[in-house]
Amino acid sequence: MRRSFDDMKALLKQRNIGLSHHRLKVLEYLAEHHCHPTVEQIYADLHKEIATLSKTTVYNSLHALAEAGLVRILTIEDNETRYDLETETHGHFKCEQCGAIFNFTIDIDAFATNGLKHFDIREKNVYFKGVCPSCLHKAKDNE
Amino acid sequence: MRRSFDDMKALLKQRNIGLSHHRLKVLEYLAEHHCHPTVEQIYADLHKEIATLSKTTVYNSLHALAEAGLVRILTIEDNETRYDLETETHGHFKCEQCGAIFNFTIDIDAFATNGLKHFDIREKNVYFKGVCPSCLHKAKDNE
DNA sequence: TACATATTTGTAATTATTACAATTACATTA
DNA sequence: TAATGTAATTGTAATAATTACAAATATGTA
Repeated sequence: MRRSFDDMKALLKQRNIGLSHHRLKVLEYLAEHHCHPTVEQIYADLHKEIATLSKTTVYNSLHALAEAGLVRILTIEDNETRYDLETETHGHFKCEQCGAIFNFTIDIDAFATNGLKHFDIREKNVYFKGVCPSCLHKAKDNE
Repeated sequence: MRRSFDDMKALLKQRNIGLSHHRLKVLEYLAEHHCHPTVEQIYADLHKEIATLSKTTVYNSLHALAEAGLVRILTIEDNETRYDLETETHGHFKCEQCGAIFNFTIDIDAFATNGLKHFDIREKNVYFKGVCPSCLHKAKDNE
């Protein structure tokens, strides 16, 4: 369910979420940066363009967008909540060395969920941790 | 890989982790409380028994135990890291209403992980969110 | 353009976590 | 058992992320 930027705007309108300037900027930022940024990163980058942007607004915007179902809140590690556009379900892999986060495709609905028969499941998350190929190479070079 | 308390002590010794009183108490607490407690909960409960226990010690102990591979650090939501004994892989379900966390069995190794061929995967996590049966019932009663 | 409403700002408060130095307990060896 | 070196614990203070809130501003609509 990858959406165009215009589709997303229409969706926001439909859900009665205002299309304020800053809100759209945050959304646009996420659309252009698929690196799962933290609030800090989003704020730092957008602040260069929009001098009056406050961090609170970044939080507000992200929460509003998450509420509208356009943005997913990623909690992989403490002290660094990350944000991502809502797309088809995929897993996240975090490299313990360089901290980068990678997507990988995964059919989460495929696996059996014994013991959750009477639960209303609204969100599914999968995240792995380990070392990415790039860091593995570096380690090998240092031997 | 459910372990007895004695097994765990042996394991700690083997890995050169000291068996201090407080460390064991924290471990024992986790063994007896499978509710995925937060640091706050562990501290509050153990403090009743051990008046001199400090919160820092709880953090230290949990980190040492996690290092030793006996405890798993659960990050489902911000601002509430939770801890669990390391057992066979299972998923976690968090109820958005009452906040309770449930385990469910899942064969994480079963699903294909396309796109992670050259990655060194060291940890796999699955967590779902939604509403638990008990809260679903309550909602129905209020209709 | 004017109005009602929603958004943004900025500051202050809250909370979880970590850093660190001083104290205390532990295990080992004489 | 006492002495010794190492590791654990404590307590306080610092850091950092997030939230609350009231005042100022921007937004969309009539």
